[in-house]
Amino acid sequence: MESGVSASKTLTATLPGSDRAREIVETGIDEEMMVTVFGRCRVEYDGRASSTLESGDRLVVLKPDGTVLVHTEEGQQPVNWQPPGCTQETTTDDGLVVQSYRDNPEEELTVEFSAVTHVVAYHVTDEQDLSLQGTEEDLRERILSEPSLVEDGFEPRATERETPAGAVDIYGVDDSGNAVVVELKRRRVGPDAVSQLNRYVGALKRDLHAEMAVRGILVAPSLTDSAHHLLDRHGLEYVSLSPPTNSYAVCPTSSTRAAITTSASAIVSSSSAVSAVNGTS
Amino acid sequence: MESGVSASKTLTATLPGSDRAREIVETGIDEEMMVTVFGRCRVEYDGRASSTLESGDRLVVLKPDGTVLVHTEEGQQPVNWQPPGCTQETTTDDGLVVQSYRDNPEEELTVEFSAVTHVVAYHVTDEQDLSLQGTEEDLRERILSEPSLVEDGFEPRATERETPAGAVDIYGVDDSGNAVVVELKRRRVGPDAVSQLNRYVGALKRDLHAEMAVRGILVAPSLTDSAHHLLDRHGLEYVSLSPPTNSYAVCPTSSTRAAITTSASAIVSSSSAVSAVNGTS
DNA sequence: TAATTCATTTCGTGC
DNA sequence: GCACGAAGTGAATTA
Repeated sequence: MESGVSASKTLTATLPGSDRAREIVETGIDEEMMVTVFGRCRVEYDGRASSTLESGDRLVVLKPDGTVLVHTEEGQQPVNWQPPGCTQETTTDDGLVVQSYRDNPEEELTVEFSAVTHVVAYHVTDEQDLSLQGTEEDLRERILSEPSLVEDGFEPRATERETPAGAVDIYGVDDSGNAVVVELKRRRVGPDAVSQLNRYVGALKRDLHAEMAVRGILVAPSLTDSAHHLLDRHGLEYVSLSPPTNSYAVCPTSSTRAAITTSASAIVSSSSAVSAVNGTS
Repeated sequence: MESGVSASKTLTATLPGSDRAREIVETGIDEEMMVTVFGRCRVEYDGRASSTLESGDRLVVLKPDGTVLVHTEEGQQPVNWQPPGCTQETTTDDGLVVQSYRDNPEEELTVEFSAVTHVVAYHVTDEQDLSLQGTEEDLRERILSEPSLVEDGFEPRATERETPAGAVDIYGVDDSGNAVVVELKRRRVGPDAVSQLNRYVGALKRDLHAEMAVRGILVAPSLTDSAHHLLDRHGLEYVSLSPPTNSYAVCPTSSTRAAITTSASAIVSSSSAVSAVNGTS
C-alpha cells in the first residue's frame, strides 16, 4: 500500500509544454516532492562566484530541502547547484525557467529551458541513516582500544584536546613521560598533514612550557615523499596504520606497525596537561 | 534530426516490473544514455571505506561516463556514489539490482530495489563548458595586471614557481630586492593557509641561500583571528584583496604580459630564482 | 553564526 | 599513474 499511494501521487510528463512542465515542478515544490527535469537548458549563477553555461542537455534535480542540482552527462559533481535551504521560483518566459535564491551568502541560480524532455515529481520517505565504517573516527577508536599500535607504552590522555592552533586528535604521554600529539589520517597523506601536526606541536609547546618536550606522531596508512622529508625536517614521527575497514578487524597484524622514524627524550610533569580521554579540557 | 530522435528515444516507465525496469536501465547503459531510477532501495558500498544504507526512497542516477549517484530527499551530496569510469551491471533478484565496480581502488556499490516507482533513460548531448569567474586564477591575473595591489614596487617574476615544498602562486621581488612569496586565496582563510605559505617561505629560504630574506604575503579577502595570530608568529604578512567577481575587467591579457615582460632587471642575485612568468622552472 | 577540520572529498594540472 | 592544491568545495561539530 505504501508504494501504491506513493506511485499514485507520482507526476510525470514526456515532452510537456512549458505550462505543464511548470505545473508539475510547482506542484512538486509545494508538496515537498523530489523533482527531476530533463531537457535542454542554459544556466547562470551569481554569488560567491559567477558562471554561465550555454545550452545543452542536462538533468536538473530539485529536492524538498531546497537543494538544486544541475548534472551534465559526465562528472560526479553537478556543473551548477544551489545548497539546501534555498527558495525556488518558476516562470514560463517562452520556456520553463527555474530560479533559486538564498541569502548569506547571497546567491542566485537560473535555469532556462528551451525544451523539456521529461519531468517527474515523486514523494519520498527515507528514515534511514547511512552507516559508514573506515573513517578517521574508526581509526581513533582502534588506537584508543589498543594504544600500543602507536607505540609500546603510549597512554592516551585526551581526544580533541584544545590548543591555540586547534584540537589535537589524540593527546597522550609516552613511557618516558613526554607529551605526545597524535594526528590521524584515514588515507595517504601529503605535506599539508605534516604542517597541521607541526602546528599543533608548536602550539602545545607554547601552551605547556618552554622546556617541555612535545613529540608529534602522524598516524596514516602511508606518506608521500615530500611529506616524509617535511616530517624529518620538523623532527616529527610517523606510524603506518589504517582504519579498520571491515568490522572483522580485531587483528592488528604486527606488519602494520612501522617503526618510528625519529625519537625525542624529555620528561613531562605538568598535571594540567593530563586530562581524561574524551574529557572537555 | 538528432533532437527529434533524442526525444523519441526517451524511455520511461511508471511502476515497471523488475524485468521492464532492468530492460530500460540496461538499454540506457548500452546506448550511453542518462538513466534515473526512482524507488525504494537498500544500498551497500565497499571500497575505500564501507557503508550500509537500509531501505528508503531515493533517486539513483547513472551517467554515460560510468558515474553512479544515490540521492536521498535531503543534502546536496549523494548518500552513496561511484565515480566516473565505473562499470555497471544489472540483475533481477526479486527486485532490480544495480551493481557498479571499479579497480584502483577496488570499489563496489550495490543498489537493491524493492520497488521501482519510475525509470527514465534519455539521450544527452552537451558540448558546452562552464565559464566561471571569481576563482583564484582570476585573483592571480588581477594582481599580475596590477602588482601594486599587493604593494608599491612589487614585481612578479614567476607564477607556479617550484619549491621543494610545492609551487608558489606568485614569486617576485619587492622594491628593496627581497624575495617575495605570495599565496592567493579566493575566500576568507584559516590557519591552514598560513601554514601553507609558511611552508613555501621556509622551502624557498633553504632553496635560495641562508642569508637571503624571503617575505611571505598572504592575499585573501579576509583572515580568521587564529590565522592572523599564526601569521604574526611566523612573521608573515597579509593583504586584503578579493578576486574580481564581475567580468567588467576587460583589461587582462595584453596588459598582463606587458607588465611582466618589462621587468627584466632584478636585484635578486640568484639567476635560478628568476624565471619567466608561467615559465617552466 | 562563525570557525575548524574531515571527506569513499572531487577535480584539474603537471610530472 | 602519482602528487599536489583548489573548490561557488559540502558536512559535521563545537564554541
